[in-house]
Amino acid sequence: MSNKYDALKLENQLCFPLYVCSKEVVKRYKPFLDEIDLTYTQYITMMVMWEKKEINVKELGKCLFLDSGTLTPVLKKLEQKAYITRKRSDLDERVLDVRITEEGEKLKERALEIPAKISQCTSLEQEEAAQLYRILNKLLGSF
Amino acid sequence: MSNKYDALKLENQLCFPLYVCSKEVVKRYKPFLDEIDLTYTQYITMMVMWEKKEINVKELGKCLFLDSGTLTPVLKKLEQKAYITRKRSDLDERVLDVRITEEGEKLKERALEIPAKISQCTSLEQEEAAQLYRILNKLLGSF
DNA sequence: GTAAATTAAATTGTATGCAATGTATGATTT
DNA sequence: AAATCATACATTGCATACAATTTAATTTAC
Repeated sequence: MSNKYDALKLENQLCFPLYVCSKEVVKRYKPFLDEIDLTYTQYITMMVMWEKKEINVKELGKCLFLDSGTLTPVLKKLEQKAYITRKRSDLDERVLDVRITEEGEKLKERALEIPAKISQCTSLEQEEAAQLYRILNKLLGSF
Repeated sequence: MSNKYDALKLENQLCFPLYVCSKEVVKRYKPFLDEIDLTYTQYITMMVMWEKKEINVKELGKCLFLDSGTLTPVLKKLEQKAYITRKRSDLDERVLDVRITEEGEKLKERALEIPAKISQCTSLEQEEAAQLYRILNKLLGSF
């Protein structure tokens, strides 16, 4: 029996499983990230740094879909850990340039095994994972 | 050109778009939820309450994949707003029974239009949304 | 029948995440 | 060139999330 309230049932939501899966998968990272003393947010930040070497906060925010309110404390933490440096741009004092350090580069080696460990945790078939990847990235493009 | 560090690139992650899509979709709810003065967490909690009428914190936590550390303050807020009542079980004083109020039932009417408004926000085809729904729920089942 | 173990919530501490605001710098207008 | 506007980042306040611990109640072991 269906009724007009069905649309308000948790089981009929698309957002809810998205929200739960996101949290649960991030949680799966924790034991591996603990080994290299990073949080998930710090980890994805370092992913950008490993690729870009240098980037300012605004651009970093675009990559990660995070604003300065979230990034500022994360970057200060990573600076404390000596994985990055933070320095105002000479050309424009408003801009803060973030640069990876030698220590930060070294950390990349220790993080190398994490992606494989994580993909073992998911119960999805290759095909499904690929579909999920494709659909999520399409959705991502619309934001 | 591929190299051994490719697995550490943000664009090759499955978790990252999951994490971003979750945040962005939840953000899309905000203007609609603001109208009925609920946060997203309060909203999904009310969804369970609308369906179950009465439930204890542990069972609620299983439904929502949240623990008491998160739920306790959310439930206190919803109690303040008079949408639910919180009362220790007579049979087992450890258990806290949560029950929906008349006001909480009324709120359901005002929430009725939200799901339709949200589905208009996503850029996915029906077919893709259905696939996403299926895959996420499969993944959910593995937690 | 009591001590030990278990369970359910609450509490505490840490880390996000975001809206709104503040601050300093740079760009634009006239 | 001064006033206005815009931009980049930092700060503040609020609401999650979750791990770890605490507290109170119940169950289990012996």
